[in-house]
Amino acid sequence: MKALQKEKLYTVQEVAQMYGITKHTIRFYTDKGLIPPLIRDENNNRLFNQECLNWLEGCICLKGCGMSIKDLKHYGNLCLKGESTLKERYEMIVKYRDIAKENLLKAQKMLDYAECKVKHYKDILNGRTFDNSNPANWQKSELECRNN
Amino acid sequence: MKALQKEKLYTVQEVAQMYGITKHTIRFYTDKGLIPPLIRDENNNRLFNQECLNWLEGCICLKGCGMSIKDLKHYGNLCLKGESTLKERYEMIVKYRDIAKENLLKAQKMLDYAECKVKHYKDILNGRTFDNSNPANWQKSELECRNN
DNA sequence: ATAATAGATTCGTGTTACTCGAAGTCAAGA
DNA sequence: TCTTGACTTCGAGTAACACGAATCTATTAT
Repeated sequence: MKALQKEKLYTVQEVAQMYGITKHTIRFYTDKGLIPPLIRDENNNRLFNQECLNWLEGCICLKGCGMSIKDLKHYGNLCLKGESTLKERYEMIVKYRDIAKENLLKAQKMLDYAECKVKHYKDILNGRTFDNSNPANWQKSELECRNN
Repeated sequence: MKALQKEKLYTVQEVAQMYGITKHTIRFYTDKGLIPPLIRDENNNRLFNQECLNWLEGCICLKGCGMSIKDLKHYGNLCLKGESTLKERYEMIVKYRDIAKENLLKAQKMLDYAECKVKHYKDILNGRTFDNSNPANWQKSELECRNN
């Protein structure tokens, strides 16, 4: 049976490496109550089983969509409450889906901007010259491609 | 001549509306020295001409790539110093272009995650049922699509 | 002419989400 | 036994704003 199989437990350090976040952040999240099924060993050390990792992964993703710690906590509480909170959870997720959509568009614009600048600097460094004695041109050479 | 044309000057309020940021943020940026050509009127009010708007727009974009206020300030100083700093500026921009690239990938992943969850909730709300008396299933129903 | 309103200013505190470091505890290896 | 290393708690620091009170000024209404 499942209960008889000892499932692997992960330390804070291991979890930090697995998800590319710091130990401090993990401590911070657990202290905020974002990982309800968190386990403590006899020396009070934090231990994560697969369920804990699932919660953490959910938190990381929703946070990546722009959700605050406070809302993550609220969402977690709703999950624990079960079926009766389905609608509210759905509405939260839809909201952050929309935010994630905007974030994606913005990220694309920012990348476009940065690539435009890189190209511009390459042009300059490859010999295309400006009248650098005129400060107006420094600014111009910095920003002329910003509207692309 | 250009010097004789009175160029339009914008107040903090106008600039805030134009760029969708708060007046507080604009004050914060100007106080940090991110807009070197900032103009003050006889009552000490902040006024932006086109050059100021260019600087601000540059700041907003680079910040969107992940650049900190400190680095924005440094980059601005390099711009003011002129040609001799081209290489360093280029390297900064390349660095943040790479970060912007990662940000875009991450934003896409987060959106995928959120859309998966939305779909999942729709399934549930449309009648697909789980054994909700078992808490393990609440968690499962929350997270089962996270790896897509 | 005075008064109220609207918008600007400075300055100082509050908030979020970490981030760091000190000080202490504990198990395991030389 | 002693040291190393990884864990703990707790408290303070940081970045990038966000907010509000107090004040000043220009314009409009009475």
